[in-house]
Amino acid sequence: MLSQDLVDSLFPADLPEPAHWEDHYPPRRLPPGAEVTRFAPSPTGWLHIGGVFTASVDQDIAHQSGGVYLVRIEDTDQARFEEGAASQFEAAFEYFGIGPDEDGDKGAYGPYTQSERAQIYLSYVRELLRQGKAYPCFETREQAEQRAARQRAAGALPGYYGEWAIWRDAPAGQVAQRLAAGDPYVVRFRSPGLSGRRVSFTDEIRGEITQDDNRNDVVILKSSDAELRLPTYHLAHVVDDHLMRISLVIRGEEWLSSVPLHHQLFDALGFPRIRYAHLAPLMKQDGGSRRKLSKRKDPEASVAYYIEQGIPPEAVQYYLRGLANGRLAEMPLREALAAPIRLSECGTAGPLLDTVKLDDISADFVATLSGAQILDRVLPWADSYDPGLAAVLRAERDLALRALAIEREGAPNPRKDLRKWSDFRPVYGYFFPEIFQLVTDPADPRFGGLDPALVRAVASGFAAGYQPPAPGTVWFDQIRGLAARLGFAASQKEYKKNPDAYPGSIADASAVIRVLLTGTRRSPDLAQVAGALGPAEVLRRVTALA
RNA sequence: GCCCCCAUCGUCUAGCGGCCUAGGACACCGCCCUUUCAAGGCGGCGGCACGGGUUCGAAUCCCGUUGGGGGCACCA
Repeated sequence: MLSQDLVDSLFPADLPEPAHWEDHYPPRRLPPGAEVTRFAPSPTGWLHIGGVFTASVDQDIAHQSGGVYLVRIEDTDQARFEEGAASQFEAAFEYFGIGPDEDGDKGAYGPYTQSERAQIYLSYVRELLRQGKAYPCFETREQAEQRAARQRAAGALPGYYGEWAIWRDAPAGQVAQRLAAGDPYVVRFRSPGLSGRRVSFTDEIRGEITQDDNRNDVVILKSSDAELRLPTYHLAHVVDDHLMRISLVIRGEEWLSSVPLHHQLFDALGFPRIRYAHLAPLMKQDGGSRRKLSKRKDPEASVAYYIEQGIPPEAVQYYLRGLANGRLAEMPLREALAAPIRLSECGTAGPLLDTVKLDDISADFVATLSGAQILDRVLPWADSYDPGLAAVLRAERDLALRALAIEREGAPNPRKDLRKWSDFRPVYGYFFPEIFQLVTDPADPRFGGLDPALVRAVASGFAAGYQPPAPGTVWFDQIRGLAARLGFAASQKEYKKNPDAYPGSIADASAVIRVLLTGTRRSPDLAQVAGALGPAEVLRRVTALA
């Protein structure tokens, strides 16, 4: 064991003792049963959608129990840090309504960024060193790789343990000598784990779990040759979650096998153990098998996908909550957003993220909004992602509302033609003269191969006697009459019975007007479209044929 | 290699020993409505991974097999 003097000489003389931090971060005064949860993302670019999932569960569990939900930024890996990640986190939290109760700006348990807590970890590392529960290790990265290679070759368990842990019980003199020489070192935890021993704990989602005890002397403090000495995840997790007085750690399943190690660390530091809930990861179908959704490979893994396309956060939240608790997927959206998530009901398998299902949910949600509400959401989205559209919508607000009202306001089955705000331009763009492209070629393929002369006849005939929609009249009758005069079949059925007798059916005739007015063969009720456009614009479009 | 977790239609799931001839939602297909879409209505396709037990009775409990996922970093 190293002498206290030697250990202390490795740290700043004014480094506080653990007791200082204990006093500084007192136990929280919360009602019984209140859970304190945290979401702890790493700042490596946009948030992962799985992070929204986890954060939502964290927030829900904390709030439904009258507790606190906080966000802690885990930036102990300086190499993976990405500039701007913090503001991207904030944008994502705001978008999805998962802003923390405590974070960098508010809360008595900060700082909430690990790189700013370096001193705290050091206090505890020094303490472990003093007690001989940790030790300096001079194994270089190259040596570690060689060790791993030899372990593979020998079929041994990878890791730093037993005969492989050459610095675990190195003579104090040898350690002192290397230290004096200024050789870089890491600090490893002296694991008390015994070979063959099994340990159990209760996971709040999965129940009783039994596994091999940890025997690996993991690194807890990174190399002394870095400017800022930071801990690894394992030590930071244990120190932070204890000092922040977290009661329930909700994290990804990938941590499940680290629990024995974490428990050893809690014990070694004299902290009470914390309860855990390990969430199944969101998956992605990849060929024949499935894998974790990856920000690298899958665009839908990043929250940027949802924000940039303008997928309503309510829809995403509803979908994610349904994935967490099937019970919530059976409820109507608004009810499900207010209902509690129960950890005991969380699935353990790892669901596939289904963007088609999400689209369906989203279309259903948008269909519950009024035209004005939709416009109020499309506008801010367009300000960021389609400024041209935003300008048009601001200039033509009334037109936009008229367009959105079609088959929506007061309709028993509102149109479900918008899944996300980026759908607005392709679906509603033609209403706006600034966006609409006149159709001028009578042989345009959109007319469906109809004889150009007939196309012209439909257009001119329609324009000649055009009557705007008016109460008490059936607007479509003017197309019906015109089509009959030009020899079109009065119905699809009639046309199908005798296709050679007609140039087409009423559907083909109306398609001419539809294409001229909207540029597409798919649009809502033509009379209402014409009403929204106004007679002048209708005539401008219908008479545009060259 | 070792350890852990998981397993119901293509997908998300309900089911926690008899209410199961396995229910719902999405997707897909068909029909209806219809001037085209978007919807909506009606119907269809489609599943308990496999093998052993336990039990009067198993999707449900136990064991094994297979398959999938995760971990064994100075990444989190």
